[in-house]
This record gives sequence, C-alpha cells and structure tokens, in this order.
Amino acid sequence: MDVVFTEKTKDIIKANGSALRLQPAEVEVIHLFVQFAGALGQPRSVAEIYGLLFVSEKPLAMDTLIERLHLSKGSASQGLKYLQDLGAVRTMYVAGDRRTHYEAVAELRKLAGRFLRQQILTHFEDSETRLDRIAAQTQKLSDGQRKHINERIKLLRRWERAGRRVLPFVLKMLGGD
Amino acid sequence: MDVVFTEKTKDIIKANGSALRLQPAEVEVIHLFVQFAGALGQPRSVAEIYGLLFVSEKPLAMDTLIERLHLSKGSASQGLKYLQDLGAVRTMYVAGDRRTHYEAVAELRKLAGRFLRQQILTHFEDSETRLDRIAAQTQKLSDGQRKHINERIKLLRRWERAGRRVLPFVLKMLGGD
DNA sequence: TATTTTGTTCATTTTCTATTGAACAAAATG
DNA sequence: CATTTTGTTCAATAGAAAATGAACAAAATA
Repeated sequence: MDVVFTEKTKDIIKANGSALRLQPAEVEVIHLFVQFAGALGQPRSVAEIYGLLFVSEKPLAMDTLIERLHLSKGSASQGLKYLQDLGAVRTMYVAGDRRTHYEAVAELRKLAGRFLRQQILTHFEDSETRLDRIAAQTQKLSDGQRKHINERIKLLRRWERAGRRVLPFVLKMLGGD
Repeated sequence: MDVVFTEKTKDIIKANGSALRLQPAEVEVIHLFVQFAGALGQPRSVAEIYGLLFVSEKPLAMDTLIERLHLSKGSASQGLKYLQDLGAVRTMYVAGDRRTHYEAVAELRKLAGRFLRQQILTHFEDSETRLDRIAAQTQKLSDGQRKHINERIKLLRRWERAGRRVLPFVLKMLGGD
C-alpha cells in the first residue's frame, strides 16, 4: 500500500526536511527567552523567533519558523525585521536555496549593547533638551517651589550622566561572549 | 453679595489648600517620567504619581494626587502601593492630618537597585533551575543537535553569571545620589 | 452610635499592543 | 510570459494590561 501524504503534510516535509515538532528541550529554551522578554517588555513572538534560532544548529528560513512556531506570516516577517534592526539576528545565504536564512547573534555584549542603546539611551538624549526647557519654565512658581524644582532638575541631570557613564562599563563587563 | 462655592469646588479647596492646576514645569517633569517609564514597561499612572511626588516640595496625600492628576481612586491606591513595594515612595506622617502622605524616594541607587532586582534578578533565579531541567531533556535529540544545545546551555549559564556580577557594580557606580 | 473620612479591592470597561491574514510586489522558475 | 516562490505591508481583530468606579471596610469624629 502506498503512503499518501495530505497536501499539508507534504508541504511541511518539503519545507522542513525533518524535525517538525519542537523537542521538549527546544520548547524549554524558547520558554526561557519568552519569559525574559516579558520582563524586558518585548513581544512574545519576537522572543519565540529568537529562541528557536538560538537553539537551532543551522540557520532557518522564515517558512520554518512559521511552521514550527505556528506564527502568522506577518508576525514572522515583522519579528525578523525587528530582530535584525536590533542586531540580534543576522542573515545567512544558503547555497541552493533562495530563501533568506537567519541565525541568532549570540554575543551577549552585542545584544545588550544594542538593546540598551535603543531602549534607554534614546530617552537620555531627549531628556537633556527637555530639562533645559523645564529650567526655563520655573518663573511662575513660588520661591520655595522654584528652589526645589531646580534642585530636582540638577538631580535628574546627575542621574542622566550616571546612566551614561554606566553603560560602557556594563558592556565591558559583559565582555567576550 | 456672598461668594458661594459649588460642592465640588469647596471639596477641592478644602482638600488641596491651593495650587490645584499643574504648573507647566511640573507637567514637563511628569512627562519626563512618563516617557521613561514607557521604556521600562511601567504603567503611565505610576509614572505620573512618582513624577508629581518628585517635583513636589512637600509630601502629598492620595486625594491631592487624584485631583491634580485626574486619577481614579483605584489607580491612585494601587499605584501608590506598587511604588511603595518597590521602595520608590515612602510615607510621611503629617501633624494634624490623618491622611497618609507620600514622598518620592529620590536616590538613584535605591531606585535602580530595587527595580533591577524585582524586574531582572527574579528571572535569573528560576532560569538556573530551568537550565538544569533542559540539560536533562537532550537525550532524544540527534548527536549534532545535542552537542549544539549543550553548548547553548553553557552559554546561557555564562550569561546569567555575567548578569549577576554586573548588578552590584552598576549599583556602586550609581553611588551616592 | 451614626456619620464622615480615608483607603482598599475587584469586576467591568477602556485603551493599547500584538497578531493575523489578505492584498500586494518582486524575483525566480519553467 | 504565466506561475510559483518568497517576502512585505497594513487594515482588521484578538488579546493583554491598565484604568475606572462602585462596593466595602476600618478608623476617626461628632
């Protein structure tokens, strides 16, 4: 008796070669990233993509991610774009396959650096300008208030500087991996 | 002719004493915190509360926060509880007023320390256990896969240790303010 | 003890974010 | 050049998180 595959199964086999179902160990690693992403305010789908690429031996194409993680095309496309912009994923060209393949960038220093820069440093930058603007708006306040608010502005300036100074240090400590 | 206040106006005056409307400078400072909170995934109302306490000369009662920020009772109550648990706000007892008054804790070290501990360190802790569990689940994988996944686990362990080591350093650098 | 003040809790609603999937585009294939 | 493959974009939807306000409780006050 011939073995007959449904369309869907054939597609899956064709696209993936083998190993469709996520292995328990893979699920766990992905789950780890999903949790951590939650703490950092990153969307689940992005964490799933990064997680699967992280555990996978070889670079994966978008189709594979979609099938194995049950993502929509849109999520996969956008998630990969986001990760690429962040520098958390890089593309690899695989001979004889015209699909773009992705692999996880697994260097903590790069990851943390990019993330912190994008997420935190941005805000420092425009807070500088904003603080100047605030300092110019304190005339209408009572004496006590004005004095106090100016102290606060100074404090915020110090915080900002401290934050800036810490960053390169952190990156150095996250060093070689 | 007598001046007659509506109930509402009377209440406001009674509760607040003066200075109901937020000053532009105050709005700006609050806005700064709101933005930053966004980057850290904290709710707007919490940032508003902290922001107003931060710019205010004197500790404020919940009523005042509700009126000046147009918060609901629920948000104010929950927000203050959250900030207190985080150590970002402390209560002050004001003579002759039985309402609890709050003031912002404005020491960067304390703020950052508590926040990082609550937000990040927690996840490190249970990832430790989880990684052990994953390591025990790699038998069913192909040789290549298993080898690769074990490398990844080692890497994650190093990341975790690096993260832990960085924290006290950061706090020391955020030092005296 | 009745009333007011102060504050919490939590079910419901609102608001915001992430995800989906259809429509579209560009390139490769036959 | 029609078709398939690969991928992007974006309006609509689903889902999650935050805010609301009514109900309740505890303590102070009259």
